[in-house]
Amino acid sequence: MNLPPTIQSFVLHFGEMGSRWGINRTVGQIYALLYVSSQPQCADQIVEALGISRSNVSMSLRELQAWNLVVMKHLPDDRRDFFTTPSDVWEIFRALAEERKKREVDPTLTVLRELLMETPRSDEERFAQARLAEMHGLIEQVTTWYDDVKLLDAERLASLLSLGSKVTKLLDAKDRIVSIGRRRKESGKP
Amino acid sequence: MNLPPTIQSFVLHFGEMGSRWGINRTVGQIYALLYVSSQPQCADQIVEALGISRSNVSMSLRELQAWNLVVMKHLPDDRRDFFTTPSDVWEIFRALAEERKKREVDPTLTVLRELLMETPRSDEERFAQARLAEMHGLIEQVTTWYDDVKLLDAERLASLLSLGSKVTKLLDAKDRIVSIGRRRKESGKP
DNA sequence: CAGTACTTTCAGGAATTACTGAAACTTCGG
DNA sequence: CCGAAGTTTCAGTAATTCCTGAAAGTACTG
Repeated sequence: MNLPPTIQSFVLHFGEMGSRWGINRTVGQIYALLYVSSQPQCADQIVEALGISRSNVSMSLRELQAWNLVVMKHLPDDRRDFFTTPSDVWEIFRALAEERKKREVDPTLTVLRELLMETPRSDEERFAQARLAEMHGLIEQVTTWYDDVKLLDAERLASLLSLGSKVTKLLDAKDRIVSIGRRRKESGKP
Repeated sequence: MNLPPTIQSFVLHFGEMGSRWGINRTVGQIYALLYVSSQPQCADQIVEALGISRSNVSMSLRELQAWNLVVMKHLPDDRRDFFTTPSDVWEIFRALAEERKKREVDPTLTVLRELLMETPRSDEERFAQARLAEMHGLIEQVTTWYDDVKLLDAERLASLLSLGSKVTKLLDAKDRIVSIGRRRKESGKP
């Protein structure tokens, strides 16, 4: 590996973190390299930069494509595939969230649904099912929220984020307004 | 392993998912078992239920404790340690989010900060640093939001979630109100 | 302070996952 | 249809991670 120091540190760090992120070292390194490169890179350049085998690069690029974390580009009169990462970091964030949900959450949701269909055969199972129902409910709430929010454009997402928990102040304000309205209606009745 | 079918399926599923979640199979299985058990379990009961070695149970329970995903209990006149999961699923969710952030995000944030302090020695590095700055900015925005929101009580969190992207409607409403206010002020000036 | 009931540590073997190099495959220009 | 330039597959090996059983540790009881 022969890279400028900043880039090298970043690439190595991503490689190490890779395992914690559910991708492997090579995939992490390649991603990092593409992310900080100003020009799209082809497989051989990656081999050169990271000092890993050609086939490993090939497989890792496939995996990155499966994650939608890299974009393939073609130069005129050049048959090689060149790769970059999406330039908008929010796009990257979205892609990551989407894939992780698909791999880490959806299968569990499916299993939970299946298990909740079964008829419990003992108190033990009845208790277990109640717990599963709780978990199912939570995951569903969170994923529904996520499905909803992921459709927002970058700008709104940013303003939502920067608002943080202050959202609840808005919520409280809304609740007050609603409850005033309700009180008016109710007081008219009896 | 000799468990009622529903519980067994759930335990096995969690075991398999474990690897995708950055914990190992045994840890996943133990967690699942504790989660659906109505009574706190001691190490030997877990050994019995899952058919794994005593020492493996011991190590895995340690790991779960490090993740704050299990609670240790003691019965009167019994020296054994008994374990359960926090009963509130939101508590569990929080613990998970917190630990994952600590392991998967914070180290990267640190590295990014360090690398951004260095003086770039080439155009390549200058470009790379700009990208790192973008990534740093995004992570910081998201984690700031998270730090803010995690302080909410369960009820508010739930209402926030169920609101989903409708929050932006509130936001729009707020923007309108603010801009009306501004217009009034401004029109008073010239 | 010895005995007991329980828990933890750790070295080494088992299982899993990642990486390589050779060979097979694809595609395109001539 | 051949050869060149590039990509992918895959079997075998290397590296890592996981699990076990034996031994050591800890702490309470009488």
